[in-house]
Parts: sequence; structure tokens; C-alpha cells
Amino acid sequence: MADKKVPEGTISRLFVYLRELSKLVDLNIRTISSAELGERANLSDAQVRKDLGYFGQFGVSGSGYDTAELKKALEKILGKTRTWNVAVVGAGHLGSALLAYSGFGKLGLEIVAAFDTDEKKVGRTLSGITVQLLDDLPKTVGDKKIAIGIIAVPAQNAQEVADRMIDAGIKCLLNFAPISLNTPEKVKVRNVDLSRELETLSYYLAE
Amino acid sequence: MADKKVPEGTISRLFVYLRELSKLVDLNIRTISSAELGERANLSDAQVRKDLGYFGQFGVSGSGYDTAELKKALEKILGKTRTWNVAVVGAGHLGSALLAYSGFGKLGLEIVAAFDTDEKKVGRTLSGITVQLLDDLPKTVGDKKIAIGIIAVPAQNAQEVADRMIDAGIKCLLNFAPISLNTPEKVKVRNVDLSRELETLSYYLAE
DNA sequence: CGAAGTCTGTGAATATTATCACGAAACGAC
DNA sequence: GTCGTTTCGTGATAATATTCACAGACTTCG
Repeated sequence: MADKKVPEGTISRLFVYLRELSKLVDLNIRTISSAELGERANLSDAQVRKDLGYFGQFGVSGSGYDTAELKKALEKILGKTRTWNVAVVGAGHLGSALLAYSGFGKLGLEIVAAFDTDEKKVGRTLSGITVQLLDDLPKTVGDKKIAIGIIAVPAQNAQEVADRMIDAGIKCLLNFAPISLNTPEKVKVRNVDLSRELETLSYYLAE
Repeated sequence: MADKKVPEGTISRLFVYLRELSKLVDLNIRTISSAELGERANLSDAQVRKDLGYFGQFGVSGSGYDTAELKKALEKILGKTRTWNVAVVGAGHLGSALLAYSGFGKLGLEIVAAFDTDEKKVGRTLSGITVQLLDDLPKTVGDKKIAIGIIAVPAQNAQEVADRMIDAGIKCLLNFAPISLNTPEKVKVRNVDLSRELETLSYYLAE
């Protein structure tokens, strides 16, 4: 259970294991080996064991892992025992798509607010959430205890939105704008740069 | 100009450099150092030089890189001299958001077709593209010379869609479904797993 | 119970990627 | 031209992540 530094990739993969374990539990499969779990996740058996090894010993030699038990352990490790509130800034196509996505609940995440600067969009209700003016951000973050912010605005506004979110006290950002944000160390940012993903793909076509 | 193995991260970063160079050229800034370019991309100077070093020598000691020249060189390296056709499968919220996104043209990518299995969606026109039945995929891929496929369908259909795309001759996939696809070696896949990104973020809240 | 087989946990080896550090090239000022 | 400064290009070094490989723990079956 040593508290060594855990690679970010490991954390990310634990969520994949958890997903598979949920399916297995539903299928009433009681135990699974690292090799089988790895196969389902397209990873090696060693990778699975190594990842789990960062957090303790969960398996039984000779038979593998108890699916229900490991599921519960991972949920605890990953903080899935509670729900986090999320705000989306940018009520364009992407923002709307995120608001409409119903799968977040299962992940322990709930979108509780949406913001935009466009007066025409403010006041509209999308998937049950009324779009607010961005100026309301600080108040709403406090009132609704928002922990995660999603940036779904054009590149030229993204840095400003990020700054305002951080000022409002948000510690985790998911950024869809194609720029690298400048943020304080303590703020955790993940970037999803669709253009870059597609461009990178296209590179491999050209070669 | 040696053809050593280039890290995938390098390719991805080259696109970032290219974006910055475009801005610089527009601003009529003629030269830039690796340090300044790095600052704009939130990367170290050494990283910039190393990345470029995989493809040749573009800089001038003492003064840096000629923006216009480097831009042209990168465009050539990255295959940005031509346009690739893209198909989206899944005309739900995400698919619609992608179709509506106008920025692809600038990237040398054009969405030329959209597919769905839902009869209710087939025939609708979204952002100028008429949604076709998925069964038309093989024919349309051939007719329109589609090189890249985007999977924007629920997890349970993603593998089947991937298989059908690969059968139809598509070599590059961008997968938004939260599963790991099984694909032949020669097919290049990139995964954008929004749930996982958000979950991974939330882990850092919990600690 | 004992033997054969399965599977974990983990240190060691390997591979990959990023950073450092410095020689050499080019620039600008005088 | 010479000197001091800037900046590149790149081999060496460090950090990180993955794979290997095997001792030891547990299971199953006769």
C-alpha cells in the first residue's frame, strides 16, 4: 500500500478496469485473471498487475481477482463513492452535446450549470440546464459546489475563461480549445484537442 | 534527415508549432527562437529543437528559425499540402457537433459524409451533409475517397462500426466510444474517451 | 495428501521520452 | 576582422513507463 508516485496512465487505466469489472459482475462472473482482464482492456497481463500493485494486493495466486471485491476496491481508490459537480462554459454545439450526454451520472459526475457570454444563448434551457451569463460563474460555483469545469469555447476566449474559472475556485479543468492554457501548478488540466487528434491521424496517412 | 523512429508526441507537437508559426507569419514576425516558440506552446526550448531535429535542420545559429520557411517545411512534413476526406458514423449530439464544426477545413480535413443506423436520422441534412444509412458505407468510402473515419456511436455499437469501416478500406479511425477497439495492426486508431478524461480529473480531486 | 498446473506480486531489465549541457555556427557592434 | 552574445543541433544523461521473468502462493484433481 506504499504511497509511491503513481503514473497518470495507471490512474486512467484503473477506470478501464473498473468498467470491465462492472460488466463482469453483471454477468455474474466471480473471478478473473490479470491476463483475461488485460485482454478485455487491450493491455498486457503484466500491465494490469503492475497497475494494481501500486495500491495494494487484491489478487489470489492460482485463481485471480474476485471481481466484486476488486470493483469495490477500485471504486474506493478512485473516489467513485461520491458525485462531483461539473460546469460547462460554452453553449455551442460541443457544449450542447456534452449537456445532452446522459452517461456522466454513471461516472459520478453531474453537469449542474452551463455558461455563455452570448446574450442570445443565455436563458435557454438545454437538457434541463438553463444557460447563465458567464458573470454568474463565481456565485454559482460557490452555491452549487462545482469542482470541475469544462471549457467548450473558441480558442481565443479559452484562456480568459480558464482564468475566471480558476478565480472562482475550480481546481480541475477539461479544455477542448486548441491552445495550451497557462494555469497555476495546483490546477489540474486535461486537454482534448480534437483538431490535433485528427491531424495526427492524417500524418500517418501521408507517410 | 535520418529516418529514425519519431515519437508520436513529436508529431502531435509539430502541429502545435505549425499553428503558432501561422500566427507569427500573419503578424509579420520573420524569425523566432526555439525558446520563444516553446514558450508559446508551453514547452521547453530543448523540446522544440529536439522535435524539429528528427526531420532536419531548419534553424540558423544566433538568430533562430525563419517563420515562413519553417511553416512551409512543417506543412510538407505533416502532409498538409492536401485535403483528406472524413466520414462520421453516428448522427447523435456528438456527431452533429462535429459536422457543425467549421474549423476542419483549415486543418486540411473535410467531413464529406455522415452515417447512422437509425432510420429516423437517415435522410436528414446536418450542416449540409445528408445522413446516409450505414449500409452505404462501403460504396461511399470508395466514391468519395474517404480516408478517416470518426466513430461517434454508443459503446455497444463501436466495435461493429469499426469493423465495417475497416472492411470498407478506412485506415485511420478516431474513436469517441469508451471502449478499446480491436483492430488490425495497420489501422491507426486514436481514442478520445471523454468519460475517462473527466474521471481521471476527478481522481485528483479526491486525493 | 502430493503433484501438476495456475496465477499473483514484484524486482530487474528494457524501452521510451524528455531534459541537460555544451561545442560550434552565425550574428551584431565596434 | 575580432569579441561577446545568441542560438542551434545533438550526444549524454536522467526520468518515466512498460515488459520480462520468476519465486512463491494457491487451486485442483487424482
